[in-house]
Amino acid sequence: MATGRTHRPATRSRGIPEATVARLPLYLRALTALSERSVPTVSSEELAAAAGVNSAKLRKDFSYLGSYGTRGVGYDVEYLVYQISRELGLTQDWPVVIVGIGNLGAALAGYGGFASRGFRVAALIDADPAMTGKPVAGIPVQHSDDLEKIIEEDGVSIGVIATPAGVAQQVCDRLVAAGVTSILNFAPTVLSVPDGVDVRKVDLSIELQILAFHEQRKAGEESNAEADAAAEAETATAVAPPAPRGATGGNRKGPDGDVPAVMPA
Amino acid sequence: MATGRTHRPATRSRGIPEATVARLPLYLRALTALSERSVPTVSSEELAAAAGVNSAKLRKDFSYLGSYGTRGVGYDVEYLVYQISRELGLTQDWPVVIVGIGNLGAALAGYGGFASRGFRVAALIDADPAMTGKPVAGIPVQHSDDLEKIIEEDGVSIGVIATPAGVAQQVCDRLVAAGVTSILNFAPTVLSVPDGVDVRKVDLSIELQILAFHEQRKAGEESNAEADAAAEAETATAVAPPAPRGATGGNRKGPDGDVPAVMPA
DNA sequence: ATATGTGAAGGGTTTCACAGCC
DNA sequence: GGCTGTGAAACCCTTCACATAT
Repeated sequence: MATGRTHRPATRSRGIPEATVARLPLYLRALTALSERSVPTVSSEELAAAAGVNSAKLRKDFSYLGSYGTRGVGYDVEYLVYQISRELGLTQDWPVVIVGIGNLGAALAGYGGFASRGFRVAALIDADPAMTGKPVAGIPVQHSDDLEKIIEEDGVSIGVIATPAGVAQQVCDRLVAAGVTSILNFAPTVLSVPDGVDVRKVDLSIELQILAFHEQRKAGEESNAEADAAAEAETATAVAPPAPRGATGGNRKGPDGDVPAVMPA
Repeated sequence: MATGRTHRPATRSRGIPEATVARLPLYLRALTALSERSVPTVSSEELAAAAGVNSAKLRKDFSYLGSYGTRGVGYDVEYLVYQISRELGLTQDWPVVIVGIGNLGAALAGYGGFASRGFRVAALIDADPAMTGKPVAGIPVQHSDDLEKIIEEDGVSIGVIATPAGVAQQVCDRLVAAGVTSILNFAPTVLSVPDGVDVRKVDLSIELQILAFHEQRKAGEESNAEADAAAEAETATAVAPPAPRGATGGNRKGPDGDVPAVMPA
């Protein structure tokens, strides 16, 4: 079936749990800030606060990398920066291509956080001939006809997809065929990739929807009848709840509230 | 300490696990696509494939919402769209402000996925007076002096921060003081918020770093000496590994490889 | 016959709490 | 005394497998 796989089996990662890997960049960012302020050492407590996690988790995480701290003292900032960078593979240079230079692609091209972490924007690629040659963030846009050539010549293994959803899968297929094995997908689509290719996705609308879920919950709990009534009123302008096909009208059990009063007969 | 909390205790969510909530938008997207193609029903198997998850997980997820399927048949597409929308709170309108109208803010302002999911861009806010009044994606940018007024007048409870990292915390503080209780943060910083405020973060550089980790692992496994040697060569130009303070040189135990050959004396 | 809904098993992650070391 | 490193417990999430319903 080859449906887009985002996380690998996790046993692979030389024993470092996936959850830990996902937090290493956070620690690295906090450590880099300390390093810039010439702070020599940190305790797990301080670093955890700076990274927004709790200290027990941080210590567990670091224990997977090795014993890099000193009991009674803490962690050496510079040393940890190096160790985490190495573990993440950031001590080498990663050329990256960005495909789809719309607003988002342009924002990504100009994002400072890349260069400072070993990522180098090797090329910007867009299908629009009018864009070809135009510099974006100082880098000239290349036409997508040349995608394969660019990937191969620069030895690119990481691709960023910032195209419309409709073309994301075909862009993905071409990237993979040309040798890309890691993809960061901003298009709101599920990408199918062969085994051995990693896909991570960022979906702006999904993040907002998760926030909305919790927001709704808050409004409901405040026993704040005013806010509640307002929310209900809005509902009237929205999607009408369709009845389930062949509903007999009896045995549909919602967890408690079931379908609200807005539901028509 | 009040460090930014991203996930709430999870027991709160009327019993719906956080992991399930995070997938509901995915299901919704797949269902919406089916709905547009006028597909009346789907099986858990089909829908799971379209959403990029496995069917057992999907059925478990749906079971938290209620019994919305029909055994032997599947799920009614329209009905599920409505139920999930309602659960996520998307049947009501959520005004959103975007603060920081650079490349990224502009991309977000023009992102189609918002409007179609019940999110309405109530205002674009930027601190640069030169931006004030300029329309971005058809919406005039307002000056940040008016932030509080805008939030209060429009009853905004969700804010998106797309500013530089340096000002993100103070923008966050002002948003929260003005009544915002959910924040989507694109700035690469940990935000501190009081209890009751949700923060979700999207960090582009973090996603790439996670990919780089796995990418590095792949290169190492292929017994591909060529790629390996190239990687090592690059390392020379990168961060020099500092020794730990007070290192006695004996008892630092890396999990296996320890510090590579590049490490100086 | 077919596909959902769900207890139970299995893995992974977080938290606790303290032994071990400086 | 202070802080790391880590077994053990608790928790959450995923997967299995089958009873249950149409």
